Amino acid sequence: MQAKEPRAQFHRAPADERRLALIDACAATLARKGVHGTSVREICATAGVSPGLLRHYFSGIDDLVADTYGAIGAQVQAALNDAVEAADPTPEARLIAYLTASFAPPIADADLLSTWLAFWSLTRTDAKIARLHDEIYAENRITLERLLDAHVPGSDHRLTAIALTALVDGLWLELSLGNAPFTPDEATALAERWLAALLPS
Amino acid sequence: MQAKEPRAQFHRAPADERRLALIDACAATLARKGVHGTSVREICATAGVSPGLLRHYFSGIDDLVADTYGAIGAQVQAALNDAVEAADPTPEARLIAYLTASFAPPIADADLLSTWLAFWSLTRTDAKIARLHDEIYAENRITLERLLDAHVPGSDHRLTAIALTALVDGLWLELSLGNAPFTPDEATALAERWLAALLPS
DNA sequence: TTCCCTGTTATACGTTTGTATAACAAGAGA
DNA sequence: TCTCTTGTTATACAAACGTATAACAGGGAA
Repeated sequence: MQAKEPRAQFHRAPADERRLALIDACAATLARKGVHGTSVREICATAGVSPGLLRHYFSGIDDLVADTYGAIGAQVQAALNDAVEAADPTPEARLIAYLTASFAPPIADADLLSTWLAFWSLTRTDAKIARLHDEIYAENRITLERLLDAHVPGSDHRLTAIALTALVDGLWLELSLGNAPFTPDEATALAERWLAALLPS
Repeated sequence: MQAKEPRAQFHRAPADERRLALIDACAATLARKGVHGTSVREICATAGVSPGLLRHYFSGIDDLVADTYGAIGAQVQAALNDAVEAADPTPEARLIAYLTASFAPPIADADLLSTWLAFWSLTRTDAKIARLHDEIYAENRITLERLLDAHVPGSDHRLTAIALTALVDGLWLELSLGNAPFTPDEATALAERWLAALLPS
């Protein structure tokens, strides 16, 4: 004689809030469980919500993942900009702050890398993700070129920006993957040293 | 009146050959379909083999993926070593060959990156994969330090090797992801220029 | 040619996947 | 206090998942 379970209580949330909660839950699940372990049910359980609700706000799980990429990308951009604004107002200090922000929280973070890897891996199969990737990296490169130009005006910084981005990305990757054979401080020192070596005095 | 389907013909292969075929199929599936689209059935279909056979050679799909990482890692190491041996026998030429091999096939390759991303993303959840990663990167770093020491003997090249590895990895990543804002030749020129700038003349 | 080992296929099982649907109830507006 | 909208839950479904099992047949050994 099974007693009928009462229907779970729930809270009606504003649309924006619920969407954000699902996006956060998606990022957290991607980070902790990887692409393989990220399912509708897992995400909704993390968000404390029933599985069916995902499709009330997103057209499907792929749509949610793409929106999550957009949100996380914007957060990273914001964190980089914050680091620049918090630095001394000299062009050089702002430039170095931008480059080395990737070696400290919230950007140097195992969870962030895990979600980022998921997005990279979807670039091949998901056109929306691929477009977002191009947008995010283009904006990043333009910002860096602008900071370089403020420090050393007049010359073409395209290749320098590309190389610095690659260096920072590579160091960030190893640092966030864990067991890196160097410290965040050493990464910062490397970025500063390479910057000095590559710019006209 | 359904006629009974005859059992499919098959070929008995040597154990090593079958294992290798499954590993190749796993890498190809990881590359084309991503972690999400890589299943036992998909891998075995790619290998032209029935799904049950996977468990005859591997304890499960996770085991196969780990072995695939090992095999692909060894292939990359071999390709890098080939590039070094094919270069002029001067220390500088060998060093540059090692650094720039990542910007040309078979290393600069969208499929290889896709599989590599899958391995990176499994580092968090799979201890065997994490150990393989550490081994592969340690060997890579040691090789690079050795080449640096042959070119400029006597000094400590640890941080230089770390930075060059990061630069090359970052450039390789963007190049292989597609839509990179630079060419393989530009990447090569960057590596050469940075190397010159950072070593004592 | 025959035998026999075992690599291989075919099938089945329970679980988990993404999505569709209908019933319920939270909470704003009257 | 009541009504009504709709955000939310619960349930159901087919398909795909990883794995277990038994029957089949390739092909070397005798």
